[in-house]
Amino acid sequence: MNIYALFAGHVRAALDALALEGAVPAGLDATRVVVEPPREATHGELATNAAMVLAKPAGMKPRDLAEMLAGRLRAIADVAAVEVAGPGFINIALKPSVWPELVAAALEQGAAYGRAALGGGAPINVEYVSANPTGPMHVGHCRGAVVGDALANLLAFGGWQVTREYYINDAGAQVDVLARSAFLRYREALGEAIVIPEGLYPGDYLVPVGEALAAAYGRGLLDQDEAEWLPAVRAVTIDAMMAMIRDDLARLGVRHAVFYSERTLHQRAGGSASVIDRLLDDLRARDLVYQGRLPPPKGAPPEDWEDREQTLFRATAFGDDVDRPLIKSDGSYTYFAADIAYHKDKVDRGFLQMIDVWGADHGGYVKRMQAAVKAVSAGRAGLDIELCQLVRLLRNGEPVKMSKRAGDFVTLRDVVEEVGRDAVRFMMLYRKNDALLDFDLAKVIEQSRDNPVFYVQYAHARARSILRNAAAAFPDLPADPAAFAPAVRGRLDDEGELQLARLIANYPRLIEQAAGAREPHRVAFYLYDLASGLHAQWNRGKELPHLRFIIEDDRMLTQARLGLVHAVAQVIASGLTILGVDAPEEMR
RNA sequence: GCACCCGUAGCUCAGCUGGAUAGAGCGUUGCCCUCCGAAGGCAAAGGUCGCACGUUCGAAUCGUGCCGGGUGCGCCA
Repeated sequence: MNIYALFAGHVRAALDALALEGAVPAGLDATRVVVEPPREATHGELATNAAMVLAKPAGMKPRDLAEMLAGRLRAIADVAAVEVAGPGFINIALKPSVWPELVAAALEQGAAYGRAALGGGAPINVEYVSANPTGPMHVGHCRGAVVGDALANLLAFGGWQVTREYYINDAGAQVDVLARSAFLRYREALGEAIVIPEGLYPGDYLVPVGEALAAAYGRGLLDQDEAEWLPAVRAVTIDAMMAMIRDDLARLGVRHAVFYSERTLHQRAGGSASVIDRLLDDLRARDLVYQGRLPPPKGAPPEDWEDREQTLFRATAFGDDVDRPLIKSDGSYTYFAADIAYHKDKVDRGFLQMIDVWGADHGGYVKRMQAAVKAVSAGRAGLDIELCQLVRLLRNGEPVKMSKRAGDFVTLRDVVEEVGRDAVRFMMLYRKNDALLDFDLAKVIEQSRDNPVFYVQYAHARARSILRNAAAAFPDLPADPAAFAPAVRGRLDDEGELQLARLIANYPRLIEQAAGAREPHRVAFYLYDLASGLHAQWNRGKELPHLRFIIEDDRMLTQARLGLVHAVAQVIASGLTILGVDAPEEMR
């Protein structure tokens, strides 16, 4: 139960009752009415804007309407006081028992606490990473991977039925280049001295692929034409690259349920039409594809611009700026054509909600993809696109230099090995994804307050430590956190404790907001606040011994406070699980 | 030229989908360890929320126009 949603219900009920009496017009639109925690603690614990939002449609003065509503709200059992303030805010102070009650409820719900029904069980498809299968993952990929993975976790916790998906770009010219590069390594494995020409992939991660090819085919491929060996070599190489990428992802704790191959969209088995062929027929039948000319881009027209007629998708009919080409000059399909077919397939599989996580350099692609989704779903499906800005890799404030020379980049694996999975994941999520991010390899392993990863994990470890110490002082304490609920209901009254209790009570609301906005970073910031609350309360106990969590001669009070500690640990663990970060029992 | 993103304290960033006196961390200054983990905490100082109009009871938040930074702009993926 979410206290804010509960009181939004109370406000609506009060409105209905007033309408029944004829004191206010019936049928007021309450959609803009919110109940939220006020910024200022002195304004009570809940505040609603109902009177200000509804004053005009009701034809009343805001403060008059507020007074009438306040009268109704005062009658609610949990309410201690209601006052009207400012332009018409209704501030509600709750009885002190309310927050401990919510903490007790959290303990009884255990790990399910915070789980929301916002998604209503609807299927949603989250596509992320989708790095080209031409080599190992590098650092540039890792933000999208972490954001996508955490977002999928968050949506699942928020009540969606999530499918995590990776789109393998295994159809373009670059995978042929990859295959040729692997073929060279194959010849190398057979004892030839090779030189890797400009334009092929020089990375030595292809050496084992060459060896595997040599083991599988012997010298059999050497006297074949490229047209003969290429498909097989390509398939083997892509499989090897994907295995490597999956391993990289596993090290980051990033998971996918579906790996979808672009190549399958192009295949024409036995001369029949491919998925993309059929898509274009369909779009042509609806007059969404036509032959036309595009104007050259203003400002910086390409040198080799030639005005020619091409096959265009009518993207402008769905909100894009220009129509977009579907067929290249060599007659093959553009990447966009395949991508439309791919997203149509998602719609056909029942996903009316889709999220793609992309790098910011693909920003120019957003409108056309959303236009395409509208076109192929007759407007029924929606596609959200989360763009992840660049990550700047630093070490002690100095940029880590990454040579552009092919084959010489910082791999994802290197970074995870250097600073650990938790640090990478948390830091990637400790920013809005559309803001630039500095990632300092030295800072993130620092064990101090200005490293938020450490700070949050430390709070969890500290909470667990308190519980271990308590078990030493009171050996017969129950192990089950839920068993602390009755004590919590009775004995929490210190302001610092209530502050922690409010934060815990806020967790379900935070989840709904973060999931609704598709913003996993809010979870990270919330956890930082919660950690801060625990550290603060712990320190208060140093100055004022009666505020310590463990009071040796007062078993009931200790149990109440340990219940709070349990709840803090539980919520931190829950939030960290969404972020994909460990909640350690102790720091080392 | 066009599209998208960003502009909040000296620095790095939050700001709860339009609420009341704009918040953290770092840095600066001053405090707190015979005490459940000082790997922490408390406090002070620091702001024309890029600029200007507009929308309304109310704008950092929404709209328009500028200014500054980034990303991209037929056939690459």
